[in-house]
Amino acid sequence: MTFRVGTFNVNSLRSRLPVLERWLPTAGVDVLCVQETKVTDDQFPVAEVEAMGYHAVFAGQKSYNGVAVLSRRAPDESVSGFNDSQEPNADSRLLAVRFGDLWIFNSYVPQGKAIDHPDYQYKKEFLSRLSGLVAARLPGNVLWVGDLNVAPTPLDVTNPTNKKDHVCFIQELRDLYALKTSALVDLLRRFHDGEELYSFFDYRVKNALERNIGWRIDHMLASPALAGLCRNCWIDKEPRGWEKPSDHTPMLADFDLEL
Amino acid sequence: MTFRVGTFNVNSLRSRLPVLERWLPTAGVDVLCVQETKVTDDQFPVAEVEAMGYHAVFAGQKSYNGVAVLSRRAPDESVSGFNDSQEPNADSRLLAVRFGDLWIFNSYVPQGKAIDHPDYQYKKEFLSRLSGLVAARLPGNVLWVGDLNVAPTPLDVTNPTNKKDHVCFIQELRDLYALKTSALVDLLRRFHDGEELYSFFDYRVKNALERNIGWRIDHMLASPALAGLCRNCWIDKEPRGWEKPSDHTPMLADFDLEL
DNA sequence: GTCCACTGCG
DNA sequence: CGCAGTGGAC
Repeated sequence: MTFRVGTFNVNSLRSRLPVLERWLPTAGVDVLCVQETKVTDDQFPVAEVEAMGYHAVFAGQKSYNGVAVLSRRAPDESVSGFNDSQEPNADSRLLAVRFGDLWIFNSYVPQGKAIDHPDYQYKKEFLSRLSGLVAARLPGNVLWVGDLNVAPTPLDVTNPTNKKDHVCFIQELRDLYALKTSALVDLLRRFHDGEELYSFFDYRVKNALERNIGWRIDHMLASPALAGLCRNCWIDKEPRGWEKPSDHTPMLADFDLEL
Repeated sequence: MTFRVGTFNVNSLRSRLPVLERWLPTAGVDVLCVQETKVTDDQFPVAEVEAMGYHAVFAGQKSYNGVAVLSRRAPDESVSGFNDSQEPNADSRLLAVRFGDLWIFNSYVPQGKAIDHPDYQYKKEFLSRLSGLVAARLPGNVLWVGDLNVAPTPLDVTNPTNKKDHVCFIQELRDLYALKTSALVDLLRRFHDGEELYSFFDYRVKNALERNIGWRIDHMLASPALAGLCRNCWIDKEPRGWEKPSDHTPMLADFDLEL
């Protein structure tokens, strides 16, 4: 038995229900971490998710952000936000769930807007603070997934030379990201070294999917022992080509785990 | 062989494509007169209409109004607007098409807003001017259809006593309508005398369809000889109950005609 | 290009 | 309630 985990920035859960209803029942996913649900908790489509056979844990807000974890069985424990008495608590950008002895951190890291914008400073603080939370669970089994809004290397974005000042690629951010994730394994790269694989294709780039013009900013990062149990990790580009797609597409990983 | 004509105020053709794609292929319609397409001619969904097996003639504008005629075969002739050198030409409210010796006038009569609003005067002028155009084709076969924005009698609206000052029911307008349509036969009433049948159900009235709270403001009016060839006329309430419906629902008529 | 929110309309 | 437009975000 393998345990399959996925991450998918849906860019509005309610707008993406048709895509999810087409994809999820065939994807064989045990736990799906969803970002940018853009829905308040009282409006979360619980019935629709249950109709697909999934339990939902969610932490949302109006218009922006919002995270959820859809899972075949309910998590044993879940924590929304940083929950460390510091402000802001980032409730709608972070949701940690536990299945047995595995902690999964589902995160939507701020994009940052521009390198001279306050949001970029917040992005760096968010990454540091979140990495601390993850590190606190080591050496246990930890999986940190989500839209991290960082392309870690030049291989992770099309035309990197144009992107030197981009808030998802600037050297300072990549250095910070490398430092803060150094204890973890980038699962996609464990199985697909050197390949131009992307999880985000801008709506505004004509035929971005077919031309493979995109960004690898969604990630699945595992603690070393857990990474050793990982049997495969891949990006499923299919849903990006369907009607009314998200601009992101799902990433998945299989683990030799009984939970 | 019968020749089936329909009229349907779609309240945005692009928004209503899913409804139309569900309804039209099973409706057996030869000619469908559509109102409130709300689409400019360059944005008209020609391919989608052709995929349903219909030819399209259209006269639209941005945001408001817009008429189209969808037909299994292209009309022999079509005229957009009043085309009588008077202003305004009402391009996007009127489209006349000819099939053989039958002229069909597809019209979207102004609603009028309020009895003290200039639009109400325009509505009366529009009705008069249009009836002149129709009369000019008599004694030939003429069919005047569309959203005429007139409930001709108290039977044609729910709670008529509350509607005495309504721009679609005020006595002055009903008198004008009766006068201007006196040479024509109201096909629905030819087959359904005395019945509370409506073609428009306000979105804002909760469960309007189930409670049958509505207006009969869409009409099919035929010249006497043509009315004699009419075998049936009915309102199809089904599409009003589907997902994302128009606030109007189609009306249909069958004729013993070979065109 | 596709989301969101908001306003104006019937 | 569900169209349309506008302006902001990414």
